[in-house]
Amino acid sequence: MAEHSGESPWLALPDLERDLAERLDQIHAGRATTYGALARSLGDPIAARWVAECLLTHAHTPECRCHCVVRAGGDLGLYGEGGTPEKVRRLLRDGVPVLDETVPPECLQSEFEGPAPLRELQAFQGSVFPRLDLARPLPGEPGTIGALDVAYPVPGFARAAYVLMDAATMEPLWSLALSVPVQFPYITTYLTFRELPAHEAIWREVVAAGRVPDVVFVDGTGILHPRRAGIAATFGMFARVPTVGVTKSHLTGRLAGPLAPLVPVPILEGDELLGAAILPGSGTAKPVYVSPGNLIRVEEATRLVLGSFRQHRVPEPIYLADRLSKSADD
DNA sequence: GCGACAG
DNA sequence: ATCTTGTCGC
Repeated sequence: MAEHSGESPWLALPDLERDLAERLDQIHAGRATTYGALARSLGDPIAARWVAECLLTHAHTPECRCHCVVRAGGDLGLYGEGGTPEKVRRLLRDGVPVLDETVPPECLQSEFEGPAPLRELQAFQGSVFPRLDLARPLPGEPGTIGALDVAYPVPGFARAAYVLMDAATMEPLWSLALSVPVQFPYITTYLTFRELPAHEAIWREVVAAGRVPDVVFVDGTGILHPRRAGIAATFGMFARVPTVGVTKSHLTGRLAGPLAPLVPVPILEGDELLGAAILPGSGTAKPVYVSPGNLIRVEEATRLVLGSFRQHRVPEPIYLADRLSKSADD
C-alpha cells in the first residue's frame, strides 16, 4: 500500500517526554519537586498523573533525576526499579532530607523554565468551537452511519477501526482497520491529541475508497468538553463531515434530570446545552453520553444515537467499531 | 475518606 | 485504553 508521506497532518504534536526531561535537569541540588508542579509547568496540572506514570515506567539512565519527584505534600510516591527504598537512597545521596518517608515541603521546588506545550494545545482547543457549525440541520435523513474507534492491542501502536452501516437496518456494509505509531500519551481532556492521528490516517483511506457516510459516530466527546473541543468536534472540523460524539463515561456537564430507559436527559453547563445522556433500552444502569461534533444539532445527534441501539450497551455502530479495533485481523 | 477526569 | 483472578448471572 502506498504511504501518505506527502500529506501534511492535521495536527503538529509536541514531545512531552522531552520537555519533561528538560525540567528534571532543572531540579536544584538538595531539592525535590512534585508531579503536579512539573505538570503545571508543562501547561496543565491535570497532567500530574501522566507525569507520575511516565516517570514510573520510563527507560532512565543512572543519572536520571526522576527520584526527585514526589507527591504534593512530600509523600514519596512510587519508584521503578528498587521501589521506595531505592528512591530514599537516591534522595539522601543527592542531599534531599527524607523524614518518615516524606520530603519536607520547604525542599520542594515549584519554578521551572521552558515551553508549556499543554497551554498551546489548550489554545488550539479554544480555536475549534468557533469553527464548528452546530445550527445546520442535516441535508436529509441519513442513509448511512459510520463509526470510528481506536484500541491499543500492540504497545506503541494505535489501531483505528471504521465501520460503515446502513442507517435503516443497522447492517454493516463495509469496514477497515489500520495501525499507526502512538505519538502522544493519554491525558484527560487531551484525548484528541492521542487519537486524532489514527482517525486521520483511516479517514484518508475511507475517502479514497469512496466510503464516506452521511454521519460519523466517534468514540469520544464532541462539544461535551471543558473547552468544547472533544475528538468528535475536532475530527469533524478537519474532515468537514457531520460527527456525533459518544462516550461510555462522563467527562463534564451536569444531567438535567433523572435517567430512564431510552429517554434522553439533557446535559448542561450553566445554561449551555452540550448533549444528552441516554440509558439503553435493555437493562444497563450506565448511560452513554452523546454530544454533537460538527455539522449537526444537539437534538439530531441525540435522535440518531437513540435510534441506533440494538442489543448492546452502546449504539451498534460504536459497538462494531470497538470490536474491530480490538480484533486481530487486518 | 471521598470524589474523580473521554480513551 | 490495557492488565488481570475470581465471581456472578443467564
